[in-house]
Amino acid sequence: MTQYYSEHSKVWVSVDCIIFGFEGNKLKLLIGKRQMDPGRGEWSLYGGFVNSNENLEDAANRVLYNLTGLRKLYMKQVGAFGAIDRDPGERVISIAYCALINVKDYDDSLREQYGLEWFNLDEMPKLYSDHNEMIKKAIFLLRQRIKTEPLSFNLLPSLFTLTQLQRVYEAILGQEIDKRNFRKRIKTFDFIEKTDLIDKFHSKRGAALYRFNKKTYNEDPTFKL
Amino acid sequence: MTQYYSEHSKVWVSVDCIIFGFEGNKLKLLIGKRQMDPGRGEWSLYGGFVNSNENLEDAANRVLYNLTGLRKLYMKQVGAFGAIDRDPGERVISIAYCALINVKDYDDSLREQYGLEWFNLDEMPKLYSDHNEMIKKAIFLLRQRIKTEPLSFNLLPSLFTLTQLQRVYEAILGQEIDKRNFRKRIKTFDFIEKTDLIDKFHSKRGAALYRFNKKTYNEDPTFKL
DNA sequence: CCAAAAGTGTTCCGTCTACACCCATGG
DNA sequence: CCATGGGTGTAGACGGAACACTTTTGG
Repeated sequence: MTQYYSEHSKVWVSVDCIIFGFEGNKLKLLIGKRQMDPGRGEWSLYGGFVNSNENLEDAANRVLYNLTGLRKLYMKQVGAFGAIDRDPGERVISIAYCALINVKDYDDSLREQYGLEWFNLDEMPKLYSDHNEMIKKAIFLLRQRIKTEPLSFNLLPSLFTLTQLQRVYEAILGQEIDKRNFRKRIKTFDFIEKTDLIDKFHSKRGAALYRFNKKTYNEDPTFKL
Repeated sequence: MTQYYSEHSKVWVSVDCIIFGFEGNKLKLLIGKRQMDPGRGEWSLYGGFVNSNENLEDAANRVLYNLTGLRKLYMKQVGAFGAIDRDPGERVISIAYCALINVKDYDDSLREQYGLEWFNLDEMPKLYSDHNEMIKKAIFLLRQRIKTEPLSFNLLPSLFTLTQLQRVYEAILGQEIDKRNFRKRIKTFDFIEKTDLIDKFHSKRGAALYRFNKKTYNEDPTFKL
């Protein structure tokens, strides 16, 4: 039961986006150097203030769209971060959101325009404010969810090989997976469909391309890695 | 990379507390009727605004302390709720926190003073604003965490019987558990210690009382229900 | 012809599940 | 003496983990 508004002070609220990508068998994050004070020049997540006429998710989607040109990305709230002095300038509470994107869908000129870089997760520098904490929590949640939700497909092209899929799981979980056991498991899911197409780019022999059938998945949305 | 503060508008930020208790083999929530506008008279979680000089957790702890007189409760953030019109009066973003308390530790006169009631989880009325959503997410998270963290002890007295413990799990997971299998599992945890004490209150024969040894748990903090 | 990745089954072991009866006591 | 909850063990099913070789082809 909230008390009356007027007795209390308002604060700024922002969103910060933790953008995961997958390339070269590594999980990567998109970060950039802050181009404004406070914290100018420090590595940082990309964010923005929440406007008075937008929902939190809308604000996060706006920031993501500006940055990537992509809509309908997978996006999930990570949590609210509100230590008093987390922003050295003013009191700002930030809601962190995590997004998964397919690096290939992402226009690299936009990346350069915003001065962003892909960093391997295990080579992350010290970031501005509490952004490292946000990432830590995002990874924790991602590792949980990847086991019960078909998320990996968001990090891959719509057609992918089973080896690529396996590498995504390995990168997120941080451990190697047995190839035969993995494929055996995948075969039990109807919504991961083999196509007639062959990828001849990543191997000499060629590998079958698969696709994630969202409709089939929604008919029976059970998934257990 | 956040933009300059001044271009953007501030909003009110509140915390709302989802307080779980356990009694009569049921999981319960503490809610009350709003005593102020907007929403006067509607059932509601208890909350409060975040002051400019406190962290989010501090605000939640303050609200919890005022309400229960208890400190050092188990408390975890559930998430930020920020739909534009979630508060009918003004734009208020709320961070939901979930707490677990032992009903017996709770001074019932405080409950009456604040006009609060314990409601069974499965008999929850329609609550003010998005509070039902908050509860839904809190339960989802609780069900996840209860499997990997020793949380149930927060809902029980420091001395408890194995049957009580089992009932907590059953109430949270919403399914019956086999007594023998449950006890077999519990015996594998060193940090759940049998005492010499006997509870003669809940049964004629008497049941051994156990205690959760936090120190032992911290030495080897692995737990899997 | 060789390096590099794709593809494919079986066995073993440990864990989870199902299941029923005796015990102690207060009323 | 009986109703109530406390306490205990085993066998079978199932799922997860370990493990190695053949195929294809581009260079």
